[in-house]
Amino acid sequence: METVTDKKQAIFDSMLDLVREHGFHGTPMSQVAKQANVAAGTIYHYFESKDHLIQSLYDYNRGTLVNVIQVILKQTTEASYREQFYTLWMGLYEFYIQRPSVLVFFEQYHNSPYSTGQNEGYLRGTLYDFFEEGVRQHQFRPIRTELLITLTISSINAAAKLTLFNKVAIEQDDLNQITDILWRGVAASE
Amino acid sequence: METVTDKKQAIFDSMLDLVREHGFHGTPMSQVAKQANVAAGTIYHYFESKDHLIQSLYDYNRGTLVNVIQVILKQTTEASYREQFYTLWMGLYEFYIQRPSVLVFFEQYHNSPYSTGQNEGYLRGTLYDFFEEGVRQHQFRPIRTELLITLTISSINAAAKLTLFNKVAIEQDDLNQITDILWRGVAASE
Amino acid sequence: METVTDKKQAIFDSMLDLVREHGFHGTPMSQVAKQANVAAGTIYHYFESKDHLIQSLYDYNRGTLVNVIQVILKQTTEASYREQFYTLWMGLYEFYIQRPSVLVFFEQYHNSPYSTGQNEGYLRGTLYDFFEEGVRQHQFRPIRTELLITLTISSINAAAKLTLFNKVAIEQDDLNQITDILWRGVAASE
Amino acid sequence: METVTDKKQAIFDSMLDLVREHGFHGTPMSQVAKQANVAAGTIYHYFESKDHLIQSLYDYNRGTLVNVIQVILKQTTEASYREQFYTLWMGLYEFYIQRPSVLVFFEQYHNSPYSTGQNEGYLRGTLYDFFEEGVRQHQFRPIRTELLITLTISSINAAAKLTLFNKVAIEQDDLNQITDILWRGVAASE
DNA sequence: GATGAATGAGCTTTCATTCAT
DNA sequence: AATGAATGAAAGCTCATTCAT
Repeated sequence: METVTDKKQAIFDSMLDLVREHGFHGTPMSQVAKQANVAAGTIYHYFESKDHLIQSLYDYNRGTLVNVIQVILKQTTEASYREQFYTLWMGLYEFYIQRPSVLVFFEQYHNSPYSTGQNEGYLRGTLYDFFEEGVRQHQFRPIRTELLITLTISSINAAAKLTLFNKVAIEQDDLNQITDILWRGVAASE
Repeated sequence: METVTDKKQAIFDSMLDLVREHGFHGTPMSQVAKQANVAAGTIYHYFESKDHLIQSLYDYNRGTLVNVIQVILKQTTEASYREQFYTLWMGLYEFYIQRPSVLVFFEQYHNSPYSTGQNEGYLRGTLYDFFEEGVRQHQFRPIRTELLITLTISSINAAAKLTLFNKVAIEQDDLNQITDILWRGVAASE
Repeated sequence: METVTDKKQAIFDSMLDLVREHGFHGTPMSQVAKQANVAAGTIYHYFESKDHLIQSLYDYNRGTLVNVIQVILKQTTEASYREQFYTLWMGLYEFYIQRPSVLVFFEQYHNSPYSTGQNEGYLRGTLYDFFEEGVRQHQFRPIRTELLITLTISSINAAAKLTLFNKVAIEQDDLNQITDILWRGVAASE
Repeated sequence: METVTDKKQAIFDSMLDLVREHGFHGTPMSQVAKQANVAAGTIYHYFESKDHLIQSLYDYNRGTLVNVIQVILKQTTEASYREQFYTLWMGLYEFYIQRPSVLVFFEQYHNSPYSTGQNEGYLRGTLYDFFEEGVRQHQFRPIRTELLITLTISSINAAAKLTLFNKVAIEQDDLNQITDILWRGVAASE
């Protein structure tokens, strides 16, 4: 079982890495195999097809991300909404900064025919309660929950991409500015 | 020359349409040719390769979008910054709503190895002056121009995708809420 | 159109020849292409898939065979039933002797999962009237038409295989013996 | 040894069953193993290769069939040649009707490159004496023994296939008609 | 003996691109 | 300029076979 997990992980890692550089279709299974140090056929013991591998890899990483969110929300139950929002935003941002391949993979997946029209909705389930409750408690202005989620997620992704892939150097101050902008925009005025 | 332009346009239209449904790599040149009512070989009179076709199509549509921005900015020179910002946001949003294929194409392009690390920066040149001038005039809070641009663009794209591809029904009220959030976030408090 | 027909024919010939020697699954498309002097991809301009190629090849040769039968029946309308039966049997036998590859191909096809349970029935339509009319005219004993057809066809195939593939040398006398056996068996006694 | 025999038999059964439905090449060893409830590697303890397995399976079933023939011939030594011929024909027909998988397997084997040009000859040794003796005793007309065997075997196979795989309903009467036809054809006239 | 994960050669098929017409 | 048949490299995938356990 150790071995199985190891191979599967190696295949995941290889795929993620290669997709980052060459995209889904620029990444042949033969290369995935080579970089994972397994035979081409071996991949098909663990995944039905290339599509299934991509889908599995997506599910796996989305799971990790969802987990990060839940941990953050649990750890900050006592904090103010301002604090929770800020920690959440920065936590997700950090998640991507640590895992540029995952960010690229997600973006590519969400904008490909693989993704069945869910897009940013992939985190909706996890974030819905947080924002809805915040609105009910008059911490956030009365804005549709979907919009709050979408704006939050898209700003995180955009900031992470800016940091990772553009020549623009992003400092902690810049991140604070962004969260500040969002908070001013969504917070209920006292 | 008329004919040339017509064929080129037909190829553009065909490619754009097919990419929307099947993605770059799910769209063979033979299909592009068929839907454009030209022979496969004809495409290669107008474009060096598939990659060049994609690049040309991208440049073409980015040009259109840049043009839209410039027109809006010119038409609203007299208006308040609040008004200009709102009109700009809504204009770009409308641009995508009218052209879902372009939105899909852009997103796919920006998140593929075709795009050489520019991402949302593709509109930077056009929007830079507007935001920078706004900051100088104390209409916007002193925020880095890059961040203002990124937040604006990413919110527009996210809203358009939400409208077009998710089951969520977006009303004018929702759009107003979004621009309102952003404006509150970035506007200099009086 | 000449060219098209030529290529298609070359592919047919190549496939037929190779199947004779190596069977359906011992015949890779790459070899079919090589022996037909075309590129591998070219085959797929003419046939959707290997399966479709095999099906087309079958239909084509069955058509030829059906044609042979119809010509024989037409040419012998004036002859006695004994004569017709003899000429038919010998004509089909000759057909296979001249085309061993077709015989092998047919037998392989009929006994493979390609064939949808029709087997010898592939000539039923063409021979039905002949035998049925013969029974009605009391030339044949009152035997079910299906049985007459099946016995006739299977004896022809068996004789042809014996001639072509076994060490046994088959002379014209032997063939006369076989048709004689069958005729005695099925002819109405006077 | 019990166990070995059991596994070998399970592999035989599995192969026979799967070949019936999917043919030699549509039957991967992994499936044979699964349906036989053994590991893939286990098959290779009992058989050198897939080809050897097929060959063994063929030999095994041919042995069974030869045995059936010998039993019938022994049990009918006292009966008339008419009776013996009829019992033999019907016995073999029944053999296949009870074992459709064996019929399919035989037909596929005989018409594949596995079979080294023996075809219907696989029963020649067993039937040769019966027919030769019959000719010498003037029970059969003076026909080459090979032809008698071939006609007999091919008619049995054709009838069995007609019964098993075509929509035609075959009754005992039809079988009697077939044997009657053959007997009339081959029997020495009194 | 038995297992089944792992292998990798070899298959079918696709598709960007070319070029004779 | 325009065609589209032809190309062939390269892709995804299968499966007979092996071998460490």
